[in-house]
Amino acid sequence: MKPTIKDIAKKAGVSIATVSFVINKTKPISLETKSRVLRTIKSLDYHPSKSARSLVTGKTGNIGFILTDDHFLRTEPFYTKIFLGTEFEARNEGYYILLKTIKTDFNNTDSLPRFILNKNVDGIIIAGKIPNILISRISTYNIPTIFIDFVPPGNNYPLVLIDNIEGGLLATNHLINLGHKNIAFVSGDINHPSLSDRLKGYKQALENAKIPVKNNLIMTNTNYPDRQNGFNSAKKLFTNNKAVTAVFASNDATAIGIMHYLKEKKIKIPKDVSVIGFDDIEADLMLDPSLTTIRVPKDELGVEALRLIVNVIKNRKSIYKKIVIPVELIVRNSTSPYKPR
Amino acid sequence: MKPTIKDIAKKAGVSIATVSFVINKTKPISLETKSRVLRTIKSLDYHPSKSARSLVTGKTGNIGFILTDDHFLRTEPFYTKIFLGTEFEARNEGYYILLKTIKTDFNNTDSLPRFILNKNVDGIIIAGKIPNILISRISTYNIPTIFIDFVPPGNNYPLVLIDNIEGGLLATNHLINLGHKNIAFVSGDINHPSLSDRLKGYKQALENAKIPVKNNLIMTNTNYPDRQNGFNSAKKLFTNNKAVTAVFASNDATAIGIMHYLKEKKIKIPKDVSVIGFDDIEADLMLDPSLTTIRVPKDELGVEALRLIVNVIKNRKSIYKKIVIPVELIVRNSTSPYKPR
DNA sequence: AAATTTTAGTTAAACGTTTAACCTATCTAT
DNA sequence: ATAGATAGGTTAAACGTTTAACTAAAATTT
Repeated sequence: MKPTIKDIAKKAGVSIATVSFVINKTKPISLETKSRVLRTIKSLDYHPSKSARSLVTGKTGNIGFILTDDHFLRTEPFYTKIFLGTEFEARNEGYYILLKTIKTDFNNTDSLPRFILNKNVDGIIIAGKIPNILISRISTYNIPTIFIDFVPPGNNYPLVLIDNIEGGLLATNHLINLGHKNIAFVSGDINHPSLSDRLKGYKQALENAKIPVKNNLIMTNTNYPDRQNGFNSAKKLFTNNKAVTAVFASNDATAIGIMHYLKEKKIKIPKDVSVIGFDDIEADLMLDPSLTTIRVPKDELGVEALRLIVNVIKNRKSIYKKIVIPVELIVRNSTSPYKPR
Repeated sequence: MKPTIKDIAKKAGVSIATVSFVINKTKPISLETKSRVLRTIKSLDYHPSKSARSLVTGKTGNIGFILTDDHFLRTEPFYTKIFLGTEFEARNEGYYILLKTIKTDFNNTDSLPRFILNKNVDGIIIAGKIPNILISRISTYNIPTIFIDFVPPGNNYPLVLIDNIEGGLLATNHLINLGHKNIAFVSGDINHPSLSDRLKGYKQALENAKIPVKNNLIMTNTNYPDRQNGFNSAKKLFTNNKAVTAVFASNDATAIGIMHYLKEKKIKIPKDVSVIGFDDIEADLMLDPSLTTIRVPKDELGVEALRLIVNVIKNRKSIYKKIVIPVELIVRNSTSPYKPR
């Protein structure tokens, strides 16, 4: 039989309350008693019953993690790594993570994640862009909620964000410093705040360097920023703009798509065209040349998110807070100094 | 305040036991009372407390899902899709899934997943190959356990498997039917039962067709079967065997690596060499030509696994069972009839 | 020295379910 | 007509914790 707190109490010769105080450190207990209790716990391999504890505290000890399935299933394990960061830190904080993917086109007739309906989570972490309708439906449940890599409309949730503007600056400055002037920006879904912030950084860097921003060098659309999208954008871009010598892709997947196009057209990277990405997905080891990019510490995003939600849960009154995770320029072999084509 | 079973009982004018019987269908209740109770439940938006229920039944309502992080993070969302199948079916069965990745080199000093130590799961699903040491350590906890896509040593667990031998037959027969004779087999980690079964199917198909099995056409190693591995194997294979006109790769990632190599060497696919994969990862839409492969219904594997573990949990006495999921040949554009090179 | 506070504990109620044991009225078989 | 079975309920105990309220002894303050 699984030992209970009673077994510990009896064997250690104290009341069950004392055992509880020792476990939870909720009341001062003499060193002697404490160590005796602790020893007994070890010797019987006792673990408190989560359900009994939940029942009386009203806390579930679970945290829900929501993201869209295309984010979860995309070739580059970007959000997957964020999730693992969260899961890792949850261990330290004693929480369990309940993962739920939702359809990208989630609508009013779809049912909410079970853990929300059944109130089986103390808090919710939402990663990446999700439909507004889902946000508003979740909000009616009054469960502490935070967002990762997405600023929901209204912006009254605690957030864990990537420093996208800074990243856009870093990437663009890198190309500028290499002597490039005709620098294109290629992005998928520009409605995503993260991607539009990267564009902001791009523009700002150009302005700082007194290089005019040309709209025909900015390729954006509203599709998912994957390889295919990058490929298609590159096609358009290079068909009309022969003078481009450097491309800043708003994420690595897009960059890889662009590189595929350039290779197909026998345009040398980085000799003819430099390419820089964003995310550092470390996924495609086959990639030649290796991709210069802006590293986003994905696991760190997840870790910080877990800490933040735990904080919000504890201090119930939703402390408004915004954590911005810094990024880093990683120079590899897809960028090189400007040479006229 | 969240309504409890008492609130329902009071409002419906019955005892709490009756409400419980209605919810769990554990005793016959008159249609009239039943519908009144059900209405009340709806009207108050009542959801039973999971912790209270767990406490009295001794069941947690959770199922643990364990896999290695390289399986979870690999570029092709193979196991990720299996996981989603499990998560989907869990909803229907009223379970929650607790996901835990472990290091591929998990050893004796690493601690077990928390949900095992705390006995916070009723059952465990293990997906893909995991270290033997982990299996034996888990087994001491006597928690119902099943495996997906992996046959653990001893083989006394219920299993959900892919029909790999049949798949190997299908793939190889497809190439044979196209007229190929010099058919290579390329695989990564041949210690993995799934991959070695695919090899078995390959050999059997050749034998059935009276084509001699040549060992120099069988490229296996013990590394992770990813693109890089496929690329390297292809290099070796084609450097020494100019006559090969068809390759059966033991998974799609390997096939993609092989295709990369062939492209680099300007060997036309499928004109010069046909390539067939295994898994149908549908990941790389950029792939040209599209890959002929053996489709593995990943979500179905996950769904069946969830059903199986629920079954094992209910009939405690570990019914030995083995579910083999059929596979399917998907003909696309990377294979074509044999022509002499 | 007396009064007060602090420390280290105990007791018992409460959390929200399930379920064994019990009850009563009605139906079925003899 | 009577016994037995069945349908449709109720009552109350139990599950394993946390925590408010209490107590007694020791330490500190006045």
